[in-house]
Amino acid sequence: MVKIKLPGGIEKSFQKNITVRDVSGDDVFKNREPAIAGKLNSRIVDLDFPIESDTTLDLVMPNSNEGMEILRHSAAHLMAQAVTRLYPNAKLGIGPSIKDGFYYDFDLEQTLSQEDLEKIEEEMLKIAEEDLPYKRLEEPRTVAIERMEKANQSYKVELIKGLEDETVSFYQQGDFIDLCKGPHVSSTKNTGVFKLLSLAGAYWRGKETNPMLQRIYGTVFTNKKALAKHLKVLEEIKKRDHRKIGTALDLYSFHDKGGPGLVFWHPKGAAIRNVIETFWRSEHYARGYDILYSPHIAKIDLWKTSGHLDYYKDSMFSPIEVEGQEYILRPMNCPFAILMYQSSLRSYRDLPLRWGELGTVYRYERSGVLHGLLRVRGFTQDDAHIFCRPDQLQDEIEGVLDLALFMLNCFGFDEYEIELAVRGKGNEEKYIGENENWILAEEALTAALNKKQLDFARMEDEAKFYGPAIDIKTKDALGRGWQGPTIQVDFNLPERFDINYIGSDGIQHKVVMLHRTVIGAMERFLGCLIEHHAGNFPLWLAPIQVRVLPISDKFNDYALETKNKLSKAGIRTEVDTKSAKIGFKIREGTLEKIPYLLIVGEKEVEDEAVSVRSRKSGNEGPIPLSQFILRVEDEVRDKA
RNA sequence: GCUGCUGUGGCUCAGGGGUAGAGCACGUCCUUGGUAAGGACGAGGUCAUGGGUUCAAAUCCCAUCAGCAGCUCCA
Repeated sequence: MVKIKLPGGIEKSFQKNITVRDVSGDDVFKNREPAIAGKLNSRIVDLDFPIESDTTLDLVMPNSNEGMEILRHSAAHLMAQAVTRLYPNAKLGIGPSIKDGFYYDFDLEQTLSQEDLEKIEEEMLKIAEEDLPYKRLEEPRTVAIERMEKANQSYKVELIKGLEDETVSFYQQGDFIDLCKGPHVSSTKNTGVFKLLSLAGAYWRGKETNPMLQRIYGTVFTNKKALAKHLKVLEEIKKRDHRKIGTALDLYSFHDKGGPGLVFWHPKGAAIRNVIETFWRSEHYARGYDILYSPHIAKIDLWKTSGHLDYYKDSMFSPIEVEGQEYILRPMNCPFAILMYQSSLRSYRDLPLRWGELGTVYRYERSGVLHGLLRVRGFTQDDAHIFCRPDQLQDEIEGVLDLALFMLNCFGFDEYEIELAVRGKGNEEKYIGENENWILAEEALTAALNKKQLDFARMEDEAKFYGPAIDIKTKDALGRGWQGPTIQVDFNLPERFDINYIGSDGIQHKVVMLHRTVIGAMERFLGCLIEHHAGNFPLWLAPIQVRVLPISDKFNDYALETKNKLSKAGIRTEVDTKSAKIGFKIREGTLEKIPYLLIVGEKEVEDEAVSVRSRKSGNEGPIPLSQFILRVEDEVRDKA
């Protein structure tokens, strides 16, 4: 007999080697739906797992995180089985469960196409109907290697050889067997509702030098409704794609004749950017920053001193030769701020210096990584460098955190996660700078976060080689994470450039340098904003805030008058004098996602009014123009 | 950079060895219409670029460039 502790503190005795499945039939679980697996002393096992000794048991339910992971992994096996049936020569790579789905990598002679996915999916359905049990078997390493060699599964052989355990486990369903830790669902029939989504190349074990396998991505859920919901989210993501919306709203463009990854900002995109930049500047001035401008290129020696040429060369544009001198297009702004710092002697009384710059930088990104506005080759960072004394570090970090969170909030991001990237224990030599400095910096970063009562995750060994950092990851309307503000302490550049201040003791001390960005890069941030708001920019950012639509051209004059009054109040306004019906003008304005459409006709002229149609709530009826102006001004001020 | 797919008027896309099509947008005219598409006519393309095959290439082949999906990368 074995004693098993069940949920609710109930302990019961069962026959030895009773399976999890059998225990799950016990009265204790009678109100639960069928489990997908069991959890013995927090180790997840198959339903068929025989219980040999006293233990604690809970069930893993299909819709739990753990349950979904099992389901996804089982679906990956199911797919691999289907592929193996259709392409008997397929060599298997790996097939894990991932967020929202699974994939499996195959080495195939023929290249798969989208149509092949449908065939594979059909085969999967067939196998599911065959109701084949997933059976676990264990065998010694050597036998396992032999088995896989015989099956000509060279990748699996490689995997097993990399394992340290003397026994390895396989899972078999019908004619298909695969190396696997498990656990799995009990049968192919229980592999949920799945859909194969996409194809892609993927290097074996993620190494560029390894052969490229064909990866199939799929997703699976316990029921049709959940799958449909997920597919809808994917569709929504596609609809929100900033590349699509950016073109539709005429915000920016790329050009073959311009060059890949180089953004051309159209008037409307530029208008948004301009609002952001103006806001950025005033907010920085208000918080004791000064603002700099510096050139986009500089002599190569500067980049030698900064170390960029050594550490960052692969991401830089090739040098430009002028009058026998090599110049580098800047990939970062920091050396320029340092040159300016060095332009005079600095006293401890001068510090901190908070120097911000909307600095345009150029980076050579490999062609395959470019992606709309999110990954480009020329972009403008909302950069700032803070030069301070060690005793000022914590205050400065708090100030940046304040600013960063304030700005995120203004742009409609209220969810975020904070990470503190620090040195890893045991490999301190990877990092530059004095040990005591690292400790000081880490303490300052931690203290600032604590003082602001911000939750954060400590990320060991995630620091840059030159200093620890705080990274803030924002979440957008669809729950997707974006790289947000970062605050980095830098021990490297002050050393390399030997930048100092004169202390109260009359001797030189090394200055402490902080790099920070709040919104990152204008390009990426705008891409993110587009997707976050699905192109419905909040009023204060909208490139056109109001469009006046005369009912017929008899009212064009009144419409123009209205526009002038709005413009005078600083509201970005247009008039639509096209000779079209009002319905048509409204449709156009709506598609352009303009926050306010003002319809003006006979009634409005008489009453000095405008008929308001807002993006949020549609037709709101007429109000006096003066009142409307107040309303818009309020809303802009509130950044609503 | 790697693998695969794609490249046709400003946009979205159809077609496909015998010298180009639709819708939207654009222009002109008619229409002056009250909350998501009024009508007529018209202009606009060396079918990404360069080679090749062919009597004939936008169509087939190769290369290049660019885009897309991933992989890798992002000190």
